[in-house]
Amino acid sequence: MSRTNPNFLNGVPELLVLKLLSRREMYGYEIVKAIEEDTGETLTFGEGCIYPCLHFLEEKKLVSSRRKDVRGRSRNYYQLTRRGAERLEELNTDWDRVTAGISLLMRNKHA
Amino acid sequence: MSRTNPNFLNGVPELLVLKLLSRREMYGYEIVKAIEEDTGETLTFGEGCIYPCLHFLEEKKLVSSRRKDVRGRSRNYYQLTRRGAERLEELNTDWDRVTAGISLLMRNKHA
DNA sequence: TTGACATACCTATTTGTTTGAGGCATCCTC
DNA sequence: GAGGATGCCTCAAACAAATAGGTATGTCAA
Repeated sequence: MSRTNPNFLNGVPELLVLKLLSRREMYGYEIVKAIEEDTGETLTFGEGCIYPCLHFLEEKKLVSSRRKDVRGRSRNYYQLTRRGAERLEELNTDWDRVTAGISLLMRNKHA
Repeated sequence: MSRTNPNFLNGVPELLVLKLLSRREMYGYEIVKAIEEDTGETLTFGEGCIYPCLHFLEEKKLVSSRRKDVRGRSRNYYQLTRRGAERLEELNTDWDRVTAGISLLMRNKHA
C-alpha cells in the first residue's frame, strides 16, 4: 500500500468499484458494465480485473457480499463496509492529489 | 500501445517526460528531480523508471539526445522531436479523457 | 430445437510497468 | 579523505491489468 507514489493508476479500478458500491449494492458483472457506461466508454476494466479486485476487497473487509437469486440467475451482491467507506475517502483524496500534481506540472509555464 | 484502455496510468511517466522536454532540453537526472518538484512532491518516479523510459522514447524517435559536458560532468540532454510533440498531444488528450471519464463516474449522482 | 448471444461467475497465464536495489564515476564540502 | 550530491546505468522482483480461457443459465430467433 504505502509506496513511493500513492497507487494512482493501479488503484483506479479499486477506486471506481468502491465508489459505485457507495451508492448501492451491485454485483460483479453489473460493475464491469457500469464502469464502461458511467465513464462514457472511456474506461473498460475486464472481468479478469474486476472479479479479482472484488475478492481482494472482500478479503480485506472493505466490502461484504451476499448471494441473491434473480430471475433464475445467481448473483453475488457486494456492499461497502464502514472500512470500505474510509478506504474510499483515502483513495479519493489520493486521486485528487495525483491529478492536481500532474495538472501542476502540465500547466507550469516557467522555464 | 492500442489497448482497451488508453495507457492512462502506465503512460504517466511518458506524458510527464515529454511535457517537460517540450519546454526545454533536459537530462535524465534533472527530469527525475523536476517531476518531484513540479508535481509538488506528489509524484516520484525513480531513475529505474525514467532512464528506461528515455531510452524507449529515443528508440521510438520521440526524443533525441546529445552529450554535453558541464562542469566536468557528462550529461545526456534530450530534446523533443516533431514526432514526440505529436505523441505528447495524443497522451495529453488521452489523459484528459481519462480524468474526465473518472470524474464523470465519481460525480455521477444517479442511482 | 438448435444456435447465437447476453448474462453471470471464475481463474490462470502472460504482458507490461514500476519499484528497489544495486553498480559505477566525478565533484564538492567538511 | 569521507560523505553526500550529481550523473549515468541495469537487473530482479513485485504488482497490476489484459487476454483468454472455462462453466452455466436465460432468451430470442430461425
